[in-house]
Amino acid sequence: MQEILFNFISKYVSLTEDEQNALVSLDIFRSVKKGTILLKEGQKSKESYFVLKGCIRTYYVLDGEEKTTAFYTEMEAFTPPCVINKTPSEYYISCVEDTILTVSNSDMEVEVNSKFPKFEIMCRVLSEELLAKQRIDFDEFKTSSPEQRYLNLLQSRPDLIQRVPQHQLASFLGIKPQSLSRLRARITEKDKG
Amino acid sequence: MQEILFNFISKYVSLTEDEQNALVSLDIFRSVKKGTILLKEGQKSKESYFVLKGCIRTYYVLDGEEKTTAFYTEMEAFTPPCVINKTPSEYYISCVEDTILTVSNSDMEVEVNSKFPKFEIMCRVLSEELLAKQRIDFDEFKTSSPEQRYLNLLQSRPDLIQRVPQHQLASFLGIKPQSLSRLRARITEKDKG
DNA sequence: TACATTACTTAACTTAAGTGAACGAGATTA
DNA sequence: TAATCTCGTTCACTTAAGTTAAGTAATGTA
Repeated sequence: MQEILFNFISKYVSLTEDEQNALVSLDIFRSVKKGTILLKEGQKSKESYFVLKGCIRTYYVLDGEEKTTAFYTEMEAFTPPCVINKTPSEYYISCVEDTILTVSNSDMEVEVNSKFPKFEIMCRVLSEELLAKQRIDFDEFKTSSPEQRYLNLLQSRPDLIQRVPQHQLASFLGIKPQSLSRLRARITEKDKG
Repeated sequence: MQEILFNFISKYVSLTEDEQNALVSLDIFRSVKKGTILLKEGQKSKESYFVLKGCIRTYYVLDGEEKTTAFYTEMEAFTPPCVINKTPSEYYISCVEDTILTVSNSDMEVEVNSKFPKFEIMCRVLSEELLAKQRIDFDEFKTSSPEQRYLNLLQSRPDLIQRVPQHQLASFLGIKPQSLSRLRARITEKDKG
């Protein structure tokens, strides 16, 4: 499992054995059961996540309804806004599947970054990349209809559609579960015709 | 004008006089006329922007139609995804108003960051903040109707509604200009009743 | 096993956005 | 000045998402 993390890191910087050992000694690997809630609304947290295997989901509860905003799967990193802004969390984070991830702490990161400037650079580059990626996702979302968004998702993350419940997918697409059902039926109908 | 930049930077790191002078000597301040196109679709670029005064806009052209994806105004920084990903630009950047901004180059940034590790840290922190902010904006967009989005914008960036043409606002909100007109009329009607 | 709960689908109806067309006000140009 | 263009608005019509309700299948629980 550690290999997955090191593979990921190697895309940004190359680590010496010392540095790798320093990382391992931080004891950041966690194995969590499906349904586990990693973070609750209103909680304060300093934790960042990196998914090695499995899937985690972020969501609000508005008027008793879950609004799913994102899924993070293999090789994806995530730091909740509340950690950056030092505010209570606006949403929940829960495990869609049994998941193996790393959990790191922002205090720990400050320390590692000052000891190894390499990590500082990696964090900057990674943040910039994620910002650009999220910008593109947002733009695509804005400029397309729910049906087009679903078709895009089918292209870009086909696995999600298999591994995630429909009603969570629907709210991730910004629509109601009934609309997703209907929209899927409409597509199937078109494919036939 | 330089003061505005230094005020912004001081929120992240404190600069010595030497460092300030180093920044000024880079000659990054630009004054551009309304309508100027800073970046065209298909172009490669290494430029990042920071708006001191005025407003710039990013947009695609899809099927001959402009799709406005973002506005950047006073004290906002922006690095196009194409700079991060080293790909040709997917969109245009143009000036909504006469604008004063800084234009920096990624080669220049690499150099400055290695000379002053302070800047490296500032870039990381800024990227993380922008990522968190954009995440919140995206989530809000996903979970609200066009009407709610307009009302949110009225709260969060009332200036935009004054300084930006309606049809650009509409596509920024993910709808057609006619729908924005109608929606505004609907709100005015509600306010009366 | 029986019962309850949750997930997904379908349907009828309501609401609002998309579409195409028309109009007037301003700005721009010949 | 007259002609043109762009912008914002309005209207009638179409399309699709929201809402409410119901039904069925799958899952979880006593």
